[in-house]
Amino acid sequence: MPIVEDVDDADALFKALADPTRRALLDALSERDGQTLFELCARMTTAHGLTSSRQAISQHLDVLETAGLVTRRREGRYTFHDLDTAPLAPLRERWHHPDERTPR
Amino acid sequence: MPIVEDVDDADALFKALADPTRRALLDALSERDGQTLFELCARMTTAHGLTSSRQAISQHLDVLETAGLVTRRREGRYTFHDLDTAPLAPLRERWHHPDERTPR
DNA sequence: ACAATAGGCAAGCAGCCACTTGCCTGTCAA
DNA sequence: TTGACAGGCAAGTGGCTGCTTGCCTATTGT
Repeated sequence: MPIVEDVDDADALFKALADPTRRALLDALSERDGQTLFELCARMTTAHGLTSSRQAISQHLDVLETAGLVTRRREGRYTFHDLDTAPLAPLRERWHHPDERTPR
Repeated sequence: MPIVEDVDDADALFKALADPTRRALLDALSERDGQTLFELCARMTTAHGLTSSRQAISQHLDVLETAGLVTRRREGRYTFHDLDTAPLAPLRERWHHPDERTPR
């Protein structure tokens, strides 16, 4: 049986990447880690031209956290968000070269 | 001005990758180009354990073609499908930290 | 203490998406 | 020519998903 994909993780990962707002959040966090929810909200409206409510952003961050792309750390009344690109590693390997058929 | 993303292409690309059946189709085509619709249908049921109808597969191939990941060439009564991984190139560069964090 | 700040939780709703259903077109072999 | 094969087109439907709405908890400053 060929390894199709690590279904649970991969599905959550790709679904997380399917939304433009979530990709913009990853962009914002790749520029600077440790941003709070309100910081990200402000950045979405200014730098990315998106008008998303706080709750919407929060739910998007939930999805990103489930996919393992974002980690949260609570300090006092602030929740800081950090980017974790580790889950993207297998994605870069997949479907690599069309002229390099994997012999098996 | 930072390039946020090539919205049209990127959105179609990520949405195309969001479905497990479509990812399985890319897997199947990465093993061998030039498969027909019926070949891919058979391969989905056997190798990937998916029970998708011919029309469902065809619609998935439409999405993949729109995203530029699959090209079609008609010969007689057969339509052959080829994989094109070129649209995936910018994906591999994105969210790629030069300074790598968290070896975790 | 009290108000403001930062964020969480959950229900409801509208649009989208994957899939089905039904029928049609074009190609090839006998 | 006729039937089987390979595929296309389009409308309808159920479930998922992104977003809103409303209310709640916790922390901090004065």
